[in-house]
Amino acid sequence: KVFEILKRYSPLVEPMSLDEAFVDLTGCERLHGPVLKSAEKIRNEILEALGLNASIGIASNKLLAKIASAYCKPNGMLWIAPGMEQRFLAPLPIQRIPGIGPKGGAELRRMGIKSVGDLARLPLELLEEAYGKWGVSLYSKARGISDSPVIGEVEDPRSISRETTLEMDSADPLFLESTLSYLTEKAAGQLRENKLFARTVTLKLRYSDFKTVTRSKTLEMPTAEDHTLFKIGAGLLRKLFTRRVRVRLIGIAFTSLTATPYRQEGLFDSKGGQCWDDLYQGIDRIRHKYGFRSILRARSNQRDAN
DNA sequence: TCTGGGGTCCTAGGACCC
DNA sequence: TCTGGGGTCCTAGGACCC
Repeated sequence: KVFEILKRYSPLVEPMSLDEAFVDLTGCERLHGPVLKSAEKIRNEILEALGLNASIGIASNKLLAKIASAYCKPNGMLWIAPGMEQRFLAPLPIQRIPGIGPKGGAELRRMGIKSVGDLARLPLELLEEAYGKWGVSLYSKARGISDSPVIGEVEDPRSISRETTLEMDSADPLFLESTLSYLTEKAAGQLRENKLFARTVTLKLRYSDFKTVTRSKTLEMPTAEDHTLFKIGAGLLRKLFTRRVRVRLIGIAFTSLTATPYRQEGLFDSKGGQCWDDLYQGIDRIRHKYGFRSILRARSNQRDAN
């Protein structure tokens, strides 16, 4: 695995996604030589061990490293030397800045801001006035400033969700409910895998005309039980599914995640919860052994008949 | 990107409490 | 009884990222 290789060069490796990571090489020169040499070695090792071409950006912070690696993608290496940051950034189109997407880019161009250099000429007050927090963040980013540290350990997720685009758009409440049941089992299983409990359930529908709507509900007590979460989700579905337009996507998301099943300030024991805990632990064990679909709620299976 | 899935963060209005 | 302002939570939607 790529991360194994990276960990040999620095204990501080922050996975960004399945195929991207930040590596903090601060103070590793003594061990592995100059940073550029290390990067070169990392690239070669990845190529030899896995046959994959990696792109590497080297810079004094995560923002610049990310821009650099995106710039030399695919299969390149770019070092932004200290002191060269502004000069490197200035000619780049604004969309090279992480956080400026199609909408934001179009808006800025409408104002005559095309390059990062253009952006860097604007005073902080003006950017904040016009764009709020986003504007403030643009002010720093245009200057290559970022103090976001490389995080070693992976933090708990802020949300867990499952969604699916249906093979055929459907207006059949039973089918939708069944699909929702399946997605709930999937997401709730992941919740328990992470030893987390959810307090807010959000249902999402996308209609065949692509209009997308969500409805959410926050519970008194966080939970990771399929049946409790599904009851909430199904209730939201009934509330939400009022248009006569067919549905093309359905999804469920859990947020306000906590590591404890009860609220911090409440000391009540969740009475009767033990047998449910046992049930779901059993289900999770079976799935671990035989696969997720080896055991499903009857509700989740009705969709196959459709 | 005529449009998949799993995430993060932000905004804005309303409810509610003090 | 009416008025005011601040803080926090909940909800809905949207931009963006990989």
